[in-house]
Amino acid sequence: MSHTNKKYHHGDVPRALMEAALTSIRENGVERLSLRALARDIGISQTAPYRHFKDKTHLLVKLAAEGFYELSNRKLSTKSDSYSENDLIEVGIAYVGFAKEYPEQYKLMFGSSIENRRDYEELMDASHTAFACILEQVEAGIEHGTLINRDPEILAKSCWTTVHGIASLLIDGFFENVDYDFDEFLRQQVTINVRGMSTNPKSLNP
Amino acid sequence: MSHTNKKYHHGDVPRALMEAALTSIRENGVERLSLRALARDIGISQTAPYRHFKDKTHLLVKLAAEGFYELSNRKLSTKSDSYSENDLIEVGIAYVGFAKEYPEQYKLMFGSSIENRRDYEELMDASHTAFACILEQVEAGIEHGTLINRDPEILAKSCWTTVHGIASLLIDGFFENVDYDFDEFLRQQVTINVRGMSTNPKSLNP
DNA sequence: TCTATTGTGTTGACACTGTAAACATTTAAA
DNA sequence: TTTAAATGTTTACAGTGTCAACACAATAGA
Repeated sequence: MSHTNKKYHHGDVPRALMEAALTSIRENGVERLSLRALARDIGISQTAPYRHFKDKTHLLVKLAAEGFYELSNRKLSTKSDSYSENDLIEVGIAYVGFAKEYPEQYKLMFGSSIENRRDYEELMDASHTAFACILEQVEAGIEHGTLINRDPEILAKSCWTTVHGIASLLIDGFFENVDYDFDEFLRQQVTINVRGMSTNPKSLNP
Repeated sequence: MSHTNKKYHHGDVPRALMEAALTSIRENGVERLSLRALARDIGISQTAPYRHFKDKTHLLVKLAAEGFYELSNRKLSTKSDSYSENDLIEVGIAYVGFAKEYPEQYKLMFGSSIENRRDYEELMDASHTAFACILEQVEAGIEHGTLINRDPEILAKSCWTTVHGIASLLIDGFFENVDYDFDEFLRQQVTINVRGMSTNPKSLNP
């Protein structure tokens, strides 16, 4: 053991790569991420990254997995002490909030820059963790009788597709130049979705 | 005018490029599309495409726009003669059907292989046309009093985010290895969404 | 302690990519 | 027919991911 926490020659190349990559992705998008440029930035040779990551995809997988955990934390942080019908709505809003704040990282997590995501176990684990946050909330809703008594998996996926749909279309520019406030729009959308799963939705005649 | 419908030297390079590109995309995805390979395939030099398309993106834009019109046609073809509550659900199912059949083309249309989509007027026109199919159906629903009397734009976007969310997650592999039938799942999801916008949704206690 | 093995780094090369510049030829317009 | 424009080609540049060969440092076993 040396007297510093620096290991090996450079320091901690994997960490340095991950951080540089995340910054680059958040600023310029996955499409523009270059392993060679990354290596240049942190001052190692262009093939050094291959000592730590099998290929570019394996680096992306690690970053995407971290993203899912970050997303999970953000959703969990909306949790209140006791059950409230609004919790599910807040989870949805938090979800889209993440996508809005880090659109390029969100694209990395869900887009197809990673091919065959099922081949990467850690990535699947991470995304399941994120999904579990929604699932929990839905199960609570069913238990309290406010959500219809269907397979929680189905209901949770309804929430997920809703927020993911909003997030994707937002990120890909389909909600630009519209004349309504996005945050209000978002709340309406999520509310419609929850209403669709409610046991006793209010009648809303004009 | 020559006696054949072949113009210029090669024939119709733009058409040939578009067709070859569409095939390539549907088979291997946008990510793997190579202008040079395309040129090789149709027997022209590697820079010939630049006489017809400013750059790779402009070719993608044309293809994406065509995709939106194809999607519109598919949705319109579900139209019945008289109004039915089910029409909206069928539109949604047709929408996802397109995405399921041509996942790679769908990714081209919605993903970020085209940067700054707002800069391409024909692309915006095309996607608005596709959106209009949903909008029409929603407006009919409001008029018949089955859908709540809100801004049709908002309700139509709710439908759109729902089906787009399902399509995206399906395409990106998040619905693989699940133990329910996808088509049934899809119908449930779309039904939940429509219920969320209905004036008088049935109470569904267990 | 000396040595062998592994981990970490480098340089150089290959096969691709998109696309710009310069030039040639075919077609259409004057 | 002469001129201009459209269409084509070759060559070249600057990137990319990644492999192979080689070099050194850190560690483990003797």
